[in-house]
Amino acid sequence: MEQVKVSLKDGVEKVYQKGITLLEIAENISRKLGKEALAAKVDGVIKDLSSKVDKDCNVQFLTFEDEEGRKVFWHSSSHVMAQAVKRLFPETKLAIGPAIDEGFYYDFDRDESFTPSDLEKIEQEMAKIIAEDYAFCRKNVSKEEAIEELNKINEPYKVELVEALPEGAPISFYQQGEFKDLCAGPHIPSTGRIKAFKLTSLAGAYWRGDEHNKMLQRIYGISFPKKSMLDEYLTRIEEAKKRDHRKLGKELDLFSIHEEGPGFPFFHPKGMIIWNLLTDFWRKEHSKRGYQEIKTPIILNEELWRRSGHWDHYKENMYFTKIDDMNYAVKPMNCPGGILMYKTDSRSYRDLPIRLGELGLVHRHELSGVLHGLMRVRCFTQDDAHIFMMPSQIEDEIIGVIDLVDYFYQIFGFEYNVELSTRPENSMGSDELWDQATAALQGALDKKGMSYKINEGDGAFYGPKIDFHLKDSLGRTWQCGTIQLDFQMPERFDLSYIGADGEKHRPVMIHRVIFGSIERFIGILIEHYAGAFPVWLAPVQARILPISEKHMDYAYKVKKQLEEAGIRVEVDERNEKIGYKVRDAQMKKIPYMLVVGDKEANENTVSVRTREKGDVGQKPVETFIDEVLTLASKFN
RNA sequence: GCUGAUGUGGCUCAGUGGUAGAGCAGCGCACUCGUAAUGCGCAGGCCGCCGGUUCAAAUCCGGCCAUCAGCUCCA
Repeated sequence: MEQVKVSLKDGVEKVYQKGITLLEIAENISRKLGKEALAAKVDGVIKDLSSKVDKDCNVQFLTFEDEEGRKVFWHSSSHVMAQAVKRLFPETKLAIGPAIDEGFYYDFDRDESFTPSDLEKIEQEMAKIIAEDYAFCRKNVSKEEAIEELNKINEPYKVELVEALPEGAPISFYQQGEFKDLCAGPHIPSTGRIKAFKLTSLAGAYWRGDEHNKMLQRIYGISFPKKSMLDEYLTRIEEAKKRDHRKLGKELDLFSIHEEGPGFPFFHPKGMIIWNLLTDFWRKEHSKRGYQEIKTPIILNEELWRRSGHWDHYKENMYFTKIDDMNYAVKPMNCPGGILMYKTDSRSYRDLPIRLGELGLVHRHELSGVLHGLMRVRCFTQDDAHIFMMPSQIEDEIIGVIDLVDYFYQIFGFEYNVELSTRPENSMGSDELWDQATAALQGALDKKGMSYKINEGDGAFYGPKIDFHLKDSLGRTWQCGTIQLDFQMPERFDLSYIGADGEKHRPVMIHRVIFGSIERFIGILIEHYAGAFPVWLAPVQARILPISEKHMDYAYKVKKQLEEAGIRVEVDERNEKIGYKVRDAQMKKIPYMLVVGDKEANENTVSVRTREKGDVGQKPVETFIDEVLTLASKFN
């Protein structure tokens, strides 16, 4: 009998008989691996465990611990769901059913819509299929066979998918029990491996993600090889929901959004404290770096927006109005205003770069379905700046902005992803200038040694951009900072500067934001800190808790002392027990609770309880003030 | 925008054709209290909006508005 050499991880080599299956190898290595292995990577290609080994190779077994293993597991789970749906609703047509980052979905086409009680039935049927423990069996077919088979079982979406495949591409079917589906695989050995699962939501999704196509019904689910893992997952989701900025914004009285103005947030006094701290910090840091601040109007003549290209490329997102029969637009961006400002004087090469910052309020018409708390709104304040410079200054300026973004984000403890977005379809200018601009951004990123993802076709209509993305509590990412390099606007507005040669030259512009939108940034901050803001940002830094009504006078005396030192403080004057007041302050996530009673009043002290550590003991008022000021002054 | 779900006091939610309910928050009174909820009482609601069915609608039907989830991840 012929033998094959199999190298495993850690360089271990084993010899087996040719034709042995991967599952047999896993079982041979250990019983545990035999039970936990879901698929295996053979010379870098992921395969079913039922595949046979007929030549020397490298094998790496994949379990639920591996991302690729989880994907296989979830993909198989989606097949189980499809099988259940076909059993219960045989008229349903199947579209696609992939694994996603967390779980899986399957898109179905059925005239009637699925209801939540249908989901329960599907779950029950899935449980049966799992208990029946069917093996996933692969069968390779030719393109013609595949189309014939799919026509026979009447799956038009699958036929469309196969027809789009290139000639000679490998095509396979997988079958478990009576259910057969077109699928590249691989799959887990059998349905019984799925020990816990839950169908999580129901949503519409266009066939092939194109809104011109039919809308299908998508069912999302998640599954695990252990029941305890599902429970952990569900508690994690619950915890994440508690951090939701929309919930915390209400509870902590930071902002509100009303039916009277969908997508137009109201900032409450406590929310404005955070806002102003952020913008104070922003102003200080920008002025240190040679930025000047300007302010441009919200409404400007429509003609300006035609000239800037917004009319042609951004009209759908703009609001328009009329003044004395003349057409005006509400600004969706600050750049044209900044450009008009640039043109108010003749500029010399000695003046460049000119860095004009603006906390500009912009309005954009977003589709109603995409509005989301402070994260996606219809009016927001950009911490914008436009840098006008000579071509030779491009790289230094871009690097300066990258450094500034990094400096800001590390202060809040954010990790971020960087993306480079290239020329979109509906854009203006020559390919040559676009290539030049894209290369400049890329060059700066490479010089900084930053890793980034390329986002084809996602640039602004006037230039490519570097985007900085931050994560929300549920792991969704939001674009915050961006740096856009623009050769188009200077051209359109005929911007110039006088060079050393005495001739007119064309400057280049950078559009950039650091926070992105103050609204979105505050939303991200709320979720990042779960509402427990660091002392310097906390809207209320300390709350004084008098033991009883007798201690009210002393409480107000301490309040005055703290206020004079610049500490944001309030007194809980309700006639309640101390435990009640502590609990309330704790839930409002106030960093310091100052308990004051007879002892403190006599000794001119406060008993300090911190949000994180609890009771930390009694100390003189002055000592407490010094400690807080030291902490809070770190950033301003 | 599209698909689905949801909309009842400041907040969280119960109420499925017959006079709108609870808990928390608020206000009042009593207690004067030492580190995560003291007790009693009071007040608070065009049941998202408009229309229809009905003797009667928070409840059933239609339209609209808003909110939530998804709509990129390609068998």
